[in-house]
Amino acid sequence: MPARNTKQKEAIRAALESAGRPLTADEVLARAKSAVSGLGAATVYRNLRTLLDESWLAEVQLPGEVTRYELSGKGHHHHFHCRLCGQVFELPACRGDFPALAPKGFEVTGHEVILYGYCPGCAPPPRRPRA
Amino acid sequence: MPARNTKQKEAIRAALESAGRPLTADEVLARAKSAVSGLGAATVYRNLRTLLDESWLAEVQLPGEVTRYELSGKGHHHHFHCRLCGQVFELPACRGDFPALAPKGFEVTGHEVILYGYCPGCAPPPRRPRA
DNA sequence: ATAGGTGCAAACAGTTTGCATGTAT
DNA sequence: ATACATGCAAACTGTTTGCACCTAT
Repeated sequence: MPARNTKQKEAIRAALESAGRPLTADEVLARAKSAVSGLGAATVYRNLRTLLDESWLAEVQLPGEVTRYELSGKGHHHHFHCRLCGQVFELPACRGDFPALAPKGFEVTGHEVILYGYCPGCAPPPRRPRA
Repeated sequence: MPARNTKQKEAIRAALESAGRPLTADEVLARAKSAVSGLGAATVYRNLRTLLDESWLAEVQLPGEVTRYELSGKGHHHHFHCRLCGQVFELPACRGDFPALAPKGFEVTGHEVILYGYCPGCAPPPRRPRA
């Protein structure tokens, strides 16, 4: 009868639940460490893997970025990556006819969209020095 | 007076020019190695960096994938990633009102779109066993 | 001749895994 | 009691860097 309830796993779940946005493994480690001081990175990675397998988590992979993790069950959506603070946010909806973007001969089965810019906490961005 | 003309750099350029699609550093190494047998990975990475700095190349970063490199100067476009052979292809156009996808308070300055599916060489994909 | 380039190996970051110990059940 | 989980350290992948040697200019 697998799947035990350890304080480590509990802390990792809590970190992700309270974040409100996708977290990296390092961010999970940092947040969960304050609840379980001796927590090791391997334990975080193992639990993230387990939570993915349980479909409790979903991976958020952005170009050139380390993998982030968010709570699953949110339905089809995409992400916004703040160019200033680096945080990643969920976008609410997904519209658009993406299969139409592919040339003849390509069969489109899925798509990914990432928006870049400045999040509410960072906008407006620094202007170039006014003349 | 920097920037010499070595056979290594020449082979790396040729590999990318003849590929017709974005290549990984490993793919560049493999292709360029047939022209310059002793070629080392570090040399490939250093030249890729240089060619990026010269804007002769552009990075192609897809979620969860190693960086690929394509010739620059192609204008704004996106990519198609084949789920079967793993190759990456350029898509011709980019249409759509992406800024409209962001909630209030977010300032959108750019976007990325990746289509997934089966390329002409791989489509149609394997069907699930017919009943 | 000499600055810049190359190749090897060591160093890195992020992630995974082996193993002895710890602990929830 | 015992199977699963943890923590450390070693291994791994992709990439970068230090350094002695090589080569295009």
